[in-house]
Amino acid sequence: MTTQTSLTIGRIAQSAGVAIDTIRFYEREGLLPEPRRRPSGYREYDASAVSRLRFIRRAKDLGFTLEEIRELLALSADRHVGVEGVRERAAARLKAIDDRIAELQRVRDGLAELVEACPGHGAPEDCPILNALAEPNP
Amino acid sequence: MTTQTSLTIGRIAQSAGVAIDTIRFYEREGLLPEPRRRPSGYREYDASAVSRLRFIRRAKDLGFTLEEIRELLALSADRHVGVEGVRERAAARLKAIDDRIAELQRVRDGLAELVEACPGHGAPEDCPILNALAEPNP
DNA sequence: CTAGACCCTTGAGCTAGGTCGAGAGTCAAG
DNA sequence: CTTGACTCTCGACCTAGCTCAAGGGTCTAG
Repeated sequence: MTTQTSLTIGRIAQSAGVAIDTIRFYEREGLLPEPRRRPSGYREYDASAVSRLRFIRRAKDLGFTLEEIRELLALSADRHVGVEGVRERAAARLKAIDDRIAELQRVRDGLAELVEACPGHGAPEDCPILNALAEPNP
Repeated sequence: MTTQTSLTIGRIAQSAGVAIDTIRFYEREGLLPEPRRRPSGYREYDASAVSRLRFIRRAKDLGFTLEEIRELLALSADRHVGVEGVRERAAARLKAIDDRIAELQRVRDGLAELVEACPGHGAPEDCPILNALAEPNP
């Protein structure tokens, strides 16, 4: 038999490394199921809530939005198309990250060129950075 | 002599490719100087306002925040330490972008590994993605 | 002169993901 | 029983960078 653990919101916040307010926020947002309550109204959790919170945190670290995480959580409970869906979402996220990196790289290179060309002194009109920012075309 | 052009907010918005509301917003935020007004209250701009708007747009594309752009604009008018300051800010921005790219790359690699390891079918317990998200350590 | 396009101000709302405060009730140790 | 830590709800606020609505005045072509 499984031991029925009973954790307060403060305890799971501590275990999962998130703020109490964040947990209540996730509950409102449907990322966490509404937990049972003590007669006093206190929320009562078991260990699975901690896993779920960690799941959310990990996914967030991977750049998923809360909306996407909601989907992942739904899929993770689906024994039929769940894994397929999860893989799809992860692949999509991966592509989004790749796109973002490519975009940043483009910006980075443009900026690096300007910084290298700039002597760091002299008249504003001779600064390639300022000139690039001010020039009329595109 | 320079021809005194007189442009309405709609015209410079058009020329610079930004929304009218955005221009008024920039004015409130101190990115654009308060223009002179017609007796009716209409704002009157000259061509330099368009340059300035383009400057802002370019800088934004390079990832500068409006706060940073305010600084750049101030520096660009400074004939003494202006160029030095601009170069410093640009270098700092470059470093921030590099850091961000490195961070994204890290996330990307982690995610790519999981996606590759995931068969895309089978039981949720066998999905490396779900397992990685749910596992108890850090 | 009039219609329609343009402009004015003030103030609110939006996104995403929380974060905080007030005011009140509850729990556990001593 | 008391005290201090914990929890409850509700609602407001935060960042950044806009974006929109309401209600009104202005400009210009015909």
